[in-house]
Amino acid sequence: MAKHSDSGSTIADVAKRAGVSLSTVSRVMNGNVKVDPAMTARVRAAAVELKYTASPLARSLVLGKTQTVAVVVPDLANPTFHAILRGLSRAAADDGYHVLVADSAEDIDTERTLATTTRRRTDGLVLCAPRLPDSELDALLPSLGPVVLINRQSAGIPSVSADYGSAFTLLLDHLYERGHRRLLFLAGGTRSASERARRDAAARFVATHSSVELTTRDTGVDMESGARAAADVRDSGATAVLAFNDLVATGLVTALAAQGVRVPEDIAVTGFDDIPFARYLSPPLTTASVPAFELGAVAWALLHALLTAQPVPGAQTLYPQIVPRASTAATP
Amino acid sequence: MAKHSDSGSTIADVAKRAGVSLSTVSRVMNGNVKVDPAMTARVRAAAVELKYTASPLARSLVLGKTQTVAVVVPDLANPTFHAILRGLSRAAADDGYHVLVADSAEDIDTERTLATTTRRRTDGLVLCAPRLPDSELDALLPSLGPVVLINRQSAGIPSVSADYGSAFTLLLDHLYERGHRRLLFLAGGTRSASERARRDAAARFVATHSSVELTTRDTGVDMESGARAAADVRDSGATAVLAFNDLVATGLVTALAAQGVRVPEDIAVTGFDDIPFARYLSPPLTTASVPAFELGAVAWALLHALLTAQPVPGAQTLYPQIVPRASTAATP
DNA sequence: CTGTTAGCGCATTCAC
DNA sequence: GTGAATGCGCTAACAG
Repeated sequence: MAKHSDSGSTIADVAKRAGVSLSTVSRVMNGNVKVDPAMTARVRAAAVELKYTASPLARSLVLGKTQTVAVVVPDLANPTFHAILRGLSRAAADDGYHVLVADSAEDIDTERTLATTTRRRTDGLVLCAPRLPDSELDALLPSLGPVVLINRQSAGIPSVSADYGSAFTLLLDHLYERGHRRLLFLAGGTRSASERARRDAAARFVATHSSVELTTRDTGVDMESGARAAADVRDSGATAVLAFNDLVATGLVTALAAQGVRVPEDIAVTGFDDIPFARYLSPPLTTASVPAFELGAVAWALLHALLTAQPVPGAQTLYPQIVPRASTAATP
Repeated sequence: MAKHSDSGSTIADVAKRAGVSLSTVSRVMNGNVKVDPAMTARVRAAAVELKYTASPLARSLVLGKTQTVAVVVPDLANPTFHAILRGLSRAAADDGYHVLVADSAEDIDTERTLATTTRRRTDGLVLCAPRLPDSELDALLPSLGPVVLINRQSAGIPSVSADYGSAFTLLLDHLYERGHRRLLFLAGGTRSASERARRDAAARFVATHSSVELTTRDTGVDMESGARAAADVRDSGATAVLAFNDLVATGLVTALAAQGVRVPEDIAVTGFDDIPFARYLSPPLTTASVPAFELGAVAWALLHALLTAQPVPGAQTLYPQIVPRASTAATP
């Protein structure tokens, strides 16, 4: 195989150029061990002249570390995952780590494969809202080595999650206080833990508020799904609808407007996540502010602790705040 | 150094387990060379029992390929880069490649460093709308090996770009046809090629339309910048404003509404990019539809061709369409 | 077809 | 302090 024309010089070149041994160059470059000042200077000079930089690959092989972590997300198209990725990426970069991203496209098989393969070429793994069933996740994770979970839990695995359940309850309270009794929940229809949390919260709310009638309908997770649900929502008789997330809410609100249904006068709408656009929607969207960027940052902190053998906290929880805006302003 | 408890078994384990030599295992695993069926079966069995998978690191070192490419973007918070990243990531995954992402945070030094370091641990590099000055880019690129550019050009480097200039002209025409003569361009103030393209197009337009008066003002690239510019815009006397992108337009339109300025009745507004939210803004935003996902996909196709020594087309150009919506509906 | 040998580029023992 | 070996895990060229 032809030599890479692009790969710079090797450590041997530098050694020869400086008239020293391989090991000396290695020592100088790593700076761990004491080396004669004169030699050090010569090696440094040679390295600069030859534009030498140690091959990350070779180092990784011998050191057993790649300085890279993998993060698997279910859907790169979702603004919330963007923010998580951004928070993670920035934090990791600050610690000198690189990030390998993989998009499972909401597919369970892909997710499983990606988790395994990306983990093998990195030092650690972050699984973001994995869609794998609990049983399989619990079985898989221990063999994956350093791994942290976002918005999902598994025994013995460090994790950071937003408390979707409590936030959903806050949204429910918010609506209730404004007099809404006929509620409609547009569920995402995903296998995510956050979806379960919302459903459970809804069930608990209904159980404790006898005057409330809440219907749940599987709708989807994106704007199109929200738009498609508009007619259904209009005819549902509900005075308030809780969309799975801001995307769904956006599609819904817009389609509703096109059909002459006014928000919030005719029907109140809440979203979830507080994506950047939520406040720019018309009307501005009442939603639960999920600290996605921070979720990513904390996930990195957890993984970094794991990688450096530092004490690692167990399951971290971040609490979304609800952000009341005009989409729920009126009372029926 | 302690052995990785997580790293599976080695090729030697499998060889011993199957009673064959190292190379035989390697051959079976790679399937290139013919191996006795009986042996093949034994090796396969052993590999399965031991859950053996070849170390990607070791393979990378000897093969000189990592099956990974790096992509450097100026800002992971920008929806357009998301779409590009998504298109790239999906396409690369289809060809069995992994993607390393790095965010330069709009910083030139970071960008330079990232390009170099990430390139060393991957087989190729995609620079997305790099902010480096032309001279430096031209000097740096050749030494980086397989690299492709998105929304930027450099001699001899394969690239794919959206034609921001022609699209901007289309937007200008659109406004002109609707009777607008006093125009305001809210520039981004970045060093990106797409910004230059817009400015040049604006200059050409003014030169060929004597009745048009166009003012340019550096504003920024995000929603906050757009919102901050609202008062200025209102007092500018312009009947139409071209925002740098949809983000700026969104911030602007919303802030304008808060100040009692109606769009498009009092002033028309155009965006750029056609991010998913553009059509959900109130009023829906007239914008130029940049095929970001496709930009990413084409970039991968280019890089893949480069990596597999196939003929590589030079500079590819994608032409944004303009999408007329309500934000420019009225005539002054 | 198969086993043996030699690296890939580097960090790290071990002797000096 | 320094240089000479050893090996990280694997593939490829080498003999048989």
